[in-house]
Formats: sequence, C-alpha cells, structure tokens
Amino acid sequence: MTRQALIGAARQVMAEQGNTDVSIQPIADRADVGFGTFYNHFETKDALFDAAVADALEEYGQLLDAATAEIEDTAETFAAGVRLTLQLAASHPEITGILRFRGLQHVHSGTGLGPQALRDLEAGKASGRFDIKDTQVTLGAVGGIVLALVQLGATNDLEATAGEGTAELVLRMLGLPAEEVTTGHGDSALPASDRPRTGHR
Amino acid sequence: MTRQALIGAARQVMAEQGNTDVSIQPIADRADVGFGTFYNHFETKDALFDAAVADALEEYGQLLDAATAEIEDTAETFAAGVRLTLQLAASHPEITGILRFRGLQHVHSGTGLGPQALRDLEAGKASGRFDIKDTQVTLGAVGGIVLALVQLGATNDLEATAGEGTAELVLRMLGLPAEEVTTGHGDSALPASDRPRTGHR
DNA sequence: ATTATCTATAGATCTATAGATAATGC
DNA sequence: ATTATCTATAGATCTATAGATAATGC
Repeated sequence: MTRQALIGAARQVMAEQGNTDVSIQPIADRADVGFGTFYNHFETKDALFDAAVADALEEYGQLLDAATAEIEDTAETFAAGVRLTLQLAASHPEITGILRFRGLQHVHSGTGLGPQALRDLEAGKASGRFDIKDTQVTLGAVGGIVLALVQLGATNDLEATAGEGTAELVLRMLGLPAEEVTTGHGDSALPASDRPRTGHR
Repeated sequence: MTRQALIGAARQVMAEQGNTDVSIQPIADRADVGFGTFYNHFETKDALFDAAVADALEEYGQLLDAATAEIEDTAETFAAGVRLTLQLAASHPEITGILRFRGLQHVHSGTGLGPQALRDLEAGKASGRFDIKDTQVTLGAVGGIVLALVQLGATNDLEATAGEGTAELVLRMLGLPAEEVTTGHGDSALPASDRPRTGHR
C-alpha cells in the first residue's frame, strides 16, 4: 500500500535523523513513489509525520501487549514492559528512535498505550498491590523513566543490567515492598521477535 | 547584545511552537535585527537553536541552584528541585516549553545540571541516605519523571498537589523509608522570583 | 470507466552573500 | 579605521498543482 510506504519512509527518517527536517521529495524517493503521489495521501508533511508517529506507537503497543498478555500479576506486567522497552533498542531501533523524538508528547495522550497502562495502575491500586495516589501522575512518572532510559541507552553504553535496574526503580516507585522488588526476573523477557504477535488488547 | 537578542527570539519560538520550524527572517524580526546580521553571529539556524537550548538550560540550572543552595539534606535538595521545576510552568513558561521540546536529549549530557545531580546522587549513595545502584540510571529516572510531569502539566490541568506527589515518587524511588517520604514539605519552595539568584554552584 | 500514479513546472519561500550604511574604537 | 549592521538580491530549494500516463474495477 502506497500510504503505508510513505509512513514507513517517514518513520525511517524520524528515527535516523531525530527530526523531521526533510523535504517531500526524498521521502517519496525512499518510499519508491512519485513525488505528486504524496498529495493523494496526505495534505501536509506534518500530517504524514503525525501518522508515522501514531503508526510506530501502535506497533509498540502491540509488542508490549504480546509480551505481557499472559502475565497475571500487575506489577510483573509493568516490570516486563520496562525490560522489553529497553531491549527494543536492539530489536526495533526505529521504534526507539521515534520514542526518543516524540514519546514524551504521547505519554499522556490516549494512544491506546496510555489508557491501558492507566487501567493497570488503577487495578493495582485498587487491589492494594500498588501504593500510589494519583494514577495520572504515576503514569507520567513511569513513562518518563522509560523514555529517559531509552535515551540514555541510545547515547551511552548501558550495562546489561540496566533494564532490570530500571524495572526495579519503577516497582519501588509503585510502592512494592523492597524484598519483592529485588526478586530478580532478569531473564523473563524474550526478544520481541521470538514472541507471538496476536495483537489482542 | 545582538547575539543574545537572537538567542532570546529563538527561545521564544521554540517554547511557543514546540519546534524549530521557522525561517531566519521572522527570528531576526523578533530580535529586532536585520536579516543579514544573523550570519554575523551564527553559521546556521541549527547552531542558533542549539545555543538557545543551552542558554535556557543554563538559566534553569541557576534557578535550581539558587533555590537549593541552602538545603543541607541531599534528599530534600532533590525534592525541592522537583517541586521548583513543576512550578516553573507558571513562573517561567519559556523554560518549561524548551524542557518539553529538548529536555530529554540533555538529561544525560554534561550541561552542568547533569554532573551536579550526579554528584548529589553519589554523595547520597555513599552516605547511605539513598539506596540506589547505578547512579547514571537513577539520574535518568529522576530526569525522566520530572520531564514527563512538566509535559503532563502543560497539556492537562494538574492538581495542586502534583508537585508534592511527584517529589514523593522520586524520594521513594531513591530508597528513602516510607515514613520520611510522606513527611510533607509541600510549602517549602517559594516562587523562584522571590529567591536570591546568587548563581553559585 | 474510474481511480491512482507519475512527470513537469509555476510560484513561493528561504538561505547565503555582496555591497552600502551606520556605529564604535583609537 | 575598523567592525557591526542593514538592505537588496541571486540562486537554490520546496510546495502544491495541472495534465499525461498507468493501473485497477466493473
């Protein structure tokens, strides 16, 4: 599909350059599409990049869903999500590139991921598993931690334990008792490509 | 100074638009400077915006320093920094606008703020006040939390307690015992404009 | 027959510079 | 006298569209 080819090209550019400073011609070239065809699918360049971000976030959400679908414990769901996201730099660099560029803007916007995480937080709060007050603030904190660590991983060499360490920080922030936080689950998350992608959420 | 006028104009544009999609002419207009003068001070538009971000981060660092200079306890320094930053949306919207736009990229870069925070974390770790492992990861987590909450505050209406709630999340993450985390210091941070700006750090 | 795509281009916009003017330093 | 600033503009680049061509649906 031509539209998807354009979105794919825009995703690549965003992840590679970390910005949207490109003219339409090279995007069309990259998508192997005539220049004018762009205007059959998008009104402006901005509209394309917005769609490309949404597309990448959608894929990210499906990866997370697939990786955590069978996890029962809410705390472990969050921990696994954190670990998976930090592994994504290796398996899906394009997605992490886009997260670095625009993730912060979408932490609190209803892109599917947010509402789901919010429900999980509220369930964990109601069941007493999480000791938290404002779920909205907590969601922001979790999202911010993950994004900042994705950023750190992109510019510095992370220790192999960084994903696990970050997951522990998140669990502790969510109010889990110390002994549970450090009960290492460091090897639980398979590479995303080895997991089924049923995409049900 | 002309250079500073250009930087100021660039800061405004970034904070207002949340991007750098402007041509040089309107920047020069805003700085009340002839178009060609731009090239006496900067080689490219990117160079100007980089300088503008650095300028805003420098000011942010000085605000933080001034507000926390007389705080002895490391934990309280972090808590006060978090509260101040979330208040900045009201007192210094330009700075928070730039933090939203580029803050994530600078959490781990040596812009003065980072190294200082890193030293504080290491001191707190050494003294046993903080129960943390990797200080680099922890710094990222703290920075990410703050940035995500600044973002949340910009798009949603935050409850008045959000700053305090966020500070508590950070302290808990740093490993402080629960009873200390909730010992409210909610009224400790004055509006930044009421504080001395000695700027020593 | 209808819809999507491509090529070519007009018009607008933007960058970078040259040359003229104004401001500052000695 | 030297340096900074301004105005004007050449050349490059980019967007948006028109019209021709190709692909698809009936």
